[in-house]
Amino acid sequence: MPSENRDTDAAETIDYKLDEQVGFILRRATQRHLALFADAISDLTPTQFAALAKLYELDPVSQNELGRQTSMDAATIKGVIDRLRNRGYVTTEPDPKDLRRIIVSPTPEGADIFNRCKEAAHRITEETLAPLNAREQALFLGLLKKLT
Amino acid sequence: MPSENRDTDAAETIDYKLDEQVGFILRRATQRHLALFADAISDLTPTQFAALAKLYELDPVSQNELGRQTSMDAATIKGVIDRLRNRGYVTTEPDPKDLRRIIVSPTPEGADIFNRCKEAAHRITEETLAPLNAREQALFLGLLKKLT
DNA sequence: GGAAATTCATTCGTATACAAATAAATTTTG
DNA sequence: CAAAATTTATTTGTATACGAATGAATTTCC
Repeated sequence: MPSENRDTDAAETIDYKLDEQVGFILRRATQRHLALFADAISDLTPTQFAALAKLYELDPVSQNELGRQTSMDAATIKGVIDRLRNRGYVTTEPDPKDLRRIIVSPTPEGADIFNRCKEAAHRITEETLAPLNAREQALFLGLLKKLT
Repeated sequence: MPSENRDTDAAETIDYKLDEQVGFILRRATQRHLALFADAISDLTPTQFAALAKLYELDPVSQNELGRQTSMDAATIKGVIDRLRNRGYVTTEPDPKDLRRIIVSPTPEGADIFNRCKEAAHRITEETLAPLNAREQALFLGLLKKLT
């Protein structure tokens, strides 16, 4: 069958529907979540809140380690910590045991804002998942975790 | 029962596990996908590829409309189109019917690179979803779409 | 012990991403 | 028709995000 492909340029025949690609849909779902976050919490960005949240789980912790635990590379976590420090939510001090390291600690102001945003953060999670019922939410989170 | 809550600060008693929050897991899944993309396609960013892909679905289209169809705001799509134009993958011209608009069109070079990357892009989608079996992939995509 | 490798933090450059303000052009409306 | 509202694109400013290069400190290894 010589006519199984009428087009001489094979590449042209490959279809690509952007709206069906997981990467594109992931980006859109993330955008919706970030919009819900910004609507509910204006004092902190999602990234700053994540850093604060992890800081309370790990305190004390070095800057790079906090970055690893929040999936931010060294350059990114540096900027996040700089901004949190400029606003008085964390302090930094050199680690006397390892002079390469910087120890990050929350301030009372950081504790305040984190605790005041915590409930809203849980509501944001609920709103993000609201289009799914309870069974679907559990299913979705399970599958999503497998993709990390 | 005065001791139903031993802690005087209610906010402190609310637990927040970052690793269980859908926003955080979404970010990590997106990071993994972007890393797979960068490993497979070095000539275009995911966003640039998405703009090119949508451009072929919509051609001709205005810059802002292309942005809407790819979920990029006006400022973002402008930068993406600027970079694609600087590299010779698209051209822009004013719309004679509406002088506010800029019509974006692919060049032959844009068609070349898009077609050359298309197969790799499909493989990236497969790799991203590889931790799930076929049934889970369909399930996941269905649920994810509901969250956009 | 000392060279080599690694880790930590910083800096630079590039690329999204979005809010807000603006100017120009078009559409809507009274 | 003309004022008001909307749309398009641009610009500015802020905030991730990451690759790559760097220097200082520490650990590994022979």
